[in-house]
Amino acid sequence: MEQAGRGLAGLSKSYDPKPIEDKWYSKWIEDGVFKADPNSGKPAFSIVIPPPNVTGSLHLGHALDNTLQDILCRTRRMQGYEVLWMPGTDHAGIATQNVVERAIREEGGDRREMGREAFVKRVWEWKDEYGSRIIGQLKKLGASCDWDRERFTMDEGLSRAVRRVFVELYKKDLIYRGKYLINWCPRCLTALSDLEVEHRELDGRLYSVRYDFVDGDGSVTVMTTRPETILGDTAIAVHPRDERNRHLVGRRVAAPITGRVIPVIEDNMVDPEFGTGAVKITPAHDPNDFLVGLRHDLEQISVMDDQGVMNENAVKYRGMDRFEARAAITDDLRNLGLLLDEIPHRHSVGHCYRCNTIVEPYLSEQWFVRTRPLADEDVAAVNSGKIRFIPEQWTATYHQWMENIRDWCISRQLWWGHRIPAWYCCDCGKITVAADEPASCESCGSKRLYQDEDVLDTWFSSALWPFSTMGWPDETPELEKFYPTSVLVTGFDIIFFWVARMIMMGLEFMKKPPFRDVYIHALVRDEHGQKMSKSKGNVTDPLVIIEKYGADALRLTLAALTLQGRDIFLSESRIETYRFFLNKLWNAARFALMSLEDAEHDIDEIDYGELRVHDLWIMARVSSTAEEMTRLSDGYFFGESSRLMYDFVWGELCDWYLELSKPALKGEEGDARKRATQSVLYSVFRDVLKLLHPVIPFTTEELWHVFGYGDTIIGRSSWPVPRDVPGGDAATSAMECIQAVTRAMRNLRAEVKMPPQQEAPEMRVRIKDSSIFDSIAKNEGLIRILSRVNRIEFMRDDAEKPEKSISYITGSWEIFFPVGSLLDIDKEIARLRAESAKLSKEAERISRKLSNKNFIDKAPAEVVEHDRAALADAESRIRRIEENISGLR
RNA sequence: GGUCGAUUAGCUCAGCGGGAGAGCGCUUCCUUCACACGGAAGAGGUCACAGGUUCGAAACCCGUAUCGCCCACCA
Repeated sequence: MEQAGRGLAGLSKSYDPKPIEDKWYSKWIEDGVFKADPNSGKPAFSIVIPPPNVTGSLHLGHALDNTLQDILCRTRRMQGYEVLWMPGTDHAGIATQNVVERAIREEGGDRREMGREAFVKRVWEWKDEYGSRIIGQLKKLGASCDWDRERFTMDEGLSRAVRRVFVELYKKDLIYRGKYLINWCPRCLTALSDLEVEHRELDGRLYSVRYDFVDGDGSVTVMTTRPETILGDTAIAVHPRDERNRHLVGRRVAAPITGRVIPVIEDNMVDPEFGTGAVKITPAHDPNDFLVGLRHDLEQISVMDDQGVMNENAVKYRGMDRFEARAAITDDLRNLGLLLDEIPHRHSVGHCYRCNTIVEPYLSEQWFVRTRPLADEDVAAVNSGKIRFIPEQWTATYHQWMENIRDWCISRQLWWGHRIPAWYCCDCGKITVAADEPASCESCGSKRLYQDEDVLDTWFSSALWPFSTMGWPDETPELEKFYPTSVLVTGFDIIFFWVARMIMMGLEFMKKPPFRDVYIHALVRDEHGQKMSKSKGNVTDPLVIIEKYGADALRLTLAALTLQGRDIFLSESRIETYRFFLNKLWNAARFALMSLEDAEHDIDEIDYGELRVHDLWIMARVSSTAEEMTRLSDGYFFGESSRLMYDFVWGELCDWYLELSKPALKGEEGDARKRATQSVLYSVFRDVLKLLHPVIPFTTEELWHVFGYGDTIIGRSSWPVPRDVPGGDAATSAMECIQAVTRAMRNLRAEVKMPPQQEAPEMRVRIKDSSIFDSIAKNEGLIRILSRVNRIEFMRDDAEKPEKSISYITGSWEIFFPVGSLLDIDKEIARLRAESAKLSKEAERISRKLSNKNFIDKAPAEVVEHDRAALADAESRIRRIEENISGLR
């Protein structure tokens, strides 16, 4: 596999990722490059992977997330850090239970018939299959995780951490159990936290219903969007300071349908401006009403069962689905003359984030985390700068949520997950909470105990991920070395679900925040900006892209499109753009390798005495590019750094340097020049490959070995540091001149439609500015190569300008392209006139500016100077163009 | 109802105080010995609208409009 020395080594004419990627990934694993040593003396850099769900396969969001993490890890390794990238997967309780249930149903089975034990066994089988599929996909992408450390949120170690945390929080009274109104999914048959409910606007109806006073004297009208909950009404409420309605307080009405006699009460929750100012109170089916019910000690009457079907409290509607019941009750109210009005009404309705069923506020016994005390610490950590969000704007989003946080319902009525470590006593009924199954009830000593049937919210275990994966609650070398982690890379969609809760748990149990930086990236959308989803059918499988374009092309595309705070619209044409870049790089390397094949000398020795302006220029440019890359990398500027390399390689290295180096490499300038140029080329490519390696590890690894830069892999080489290039600055200025002159010459050639391969016989350059005469004239050879001109004549300012030429004119120099009788004089005059007119407009604008006293007084001196120079340049150009025009006539 | 973001070339987006940039697409020319997945040269924009600050605004501030995201106990 190792290439001995340099050579084309069968480098294909176009870039083909297929033979490269698997080969190098295996080699990296074999060499143990990704292994993290907690006993290392190097500074630590650590990241925990946001564990993908074991529900299915990776999507482009994962590809982005992991590409960015990989770029950071690979860069830091080259910069001398001991890097731990902790990999693993999440059991994803409700999501995984749902997909496995569906699979079982498709086979004609049923979870309940199977029983809990058999079902859980089946989910583990699923986890083994899909978990390893996901890991395989991450490897295809090139992720440099320390795979020996792979963890799963339900493996033994992490389960132990979960139980420990539960017990400790319970002992601190930060976990409690109680009967509350929670969000219930009637399809998944489980409680959900507030976050797991997605609110969506729906078109509903707002019904006005009449409630008659039991004393027969009048009525009160209330509005509702959910007439079926009338069956659970236990009060009518008005605002205490509502003049219109306060006389009603204390009277009693008969609820429609049920005839239940209920009081009119007063409560601040009521908005006196809405409708009639009176509201029906259903404590068992509405979160607000629930709180009102607690304040007024109202009866809580559930009218539905756990599947959203009307129960025994629903009298004649019993057995109807909740929406069926709504229609039936509306009809009945209408027939009874109690339905006074009915208007269309758009309102927001909660849906289950996993199955999209409309959730039901439902009264049940659940476990909760008391979040307020934990949240206060979190906010303090972010405010004090211990945790930094990047981009910063997410700090505000985070705060807003933390400040309004409510208790977190953590119990789920599922089978797949961490069973709640709480046991109930058959004798005294008390609860024993313990990390391991208790032998007896801690209250009465009874041995007759049974464990809580419920499992924990999946996010409870992922909240512990940064330290549970490192061996907590044991004190391990990993925790010592790598906690807190350096940065968390994730999408904004799980800031609340995951990031906030990790901060809570990290601060509570480790006394340190779990990460220093939180880099929040955008969402990957399709080319039209649509969110990718299975139902829209616009999901792109990263593996399909990798198969077609290669992992490096996908990685580079994602990185280049990652600009802070913007969603990524991904399309194949964009991937092609970066795939073309890889081909360009590949061919540039091919060219370099061809040119190095006969290099016999010590190629690492650069003979500075033999270097020309373009050699010094490219070396200086590599150095400043390396410096810039370090800065961009430190600041998480993924898009900017990828584009910087793209522009440097294509726009400078390939477009200019490789072209300029050709004569020397062909030996046209002598052996010493050839050797020096070979050395420069060799040195430049080494740094370019290193700088690109974090983004395109496979391609750079392959080329690294073909170039023969060392026996070890590129990931073990060191990150380029800026180098002082003697004469580099002067060379850079000279090159700017050369580039400008060259562009002008090409322009003139195109003007007369001279084919690019046809060598122009002669160009004349009249240089007005004597300070640049040398840097241009001295480099005649370079300009000739780039412009494909046989002969260039340089003239001082006082020289006669040539006849019958078309011209390109700047303030400092003029280029004449003699075309003799071929010249269409009228056309050339028209062109120059247009040019002159454009310049006049420009000159007029600047001169207006310069005649503004305020501008001269207040603008910085260099700006004024810049404009003066610009005006002088424009005026000089106009003058020369006019001279030219009169000369042509 | 509240927050945040967006509005710049046909498309996707950079630029965030000193007279507008990239990629793709488009036009013209070119298979030259690294690359046609390429090269060279072009065309194309009152920087959403209306005010303000400033010597100077695409950029900063205040509105307006449109789009998008998130949050919310909208009966």
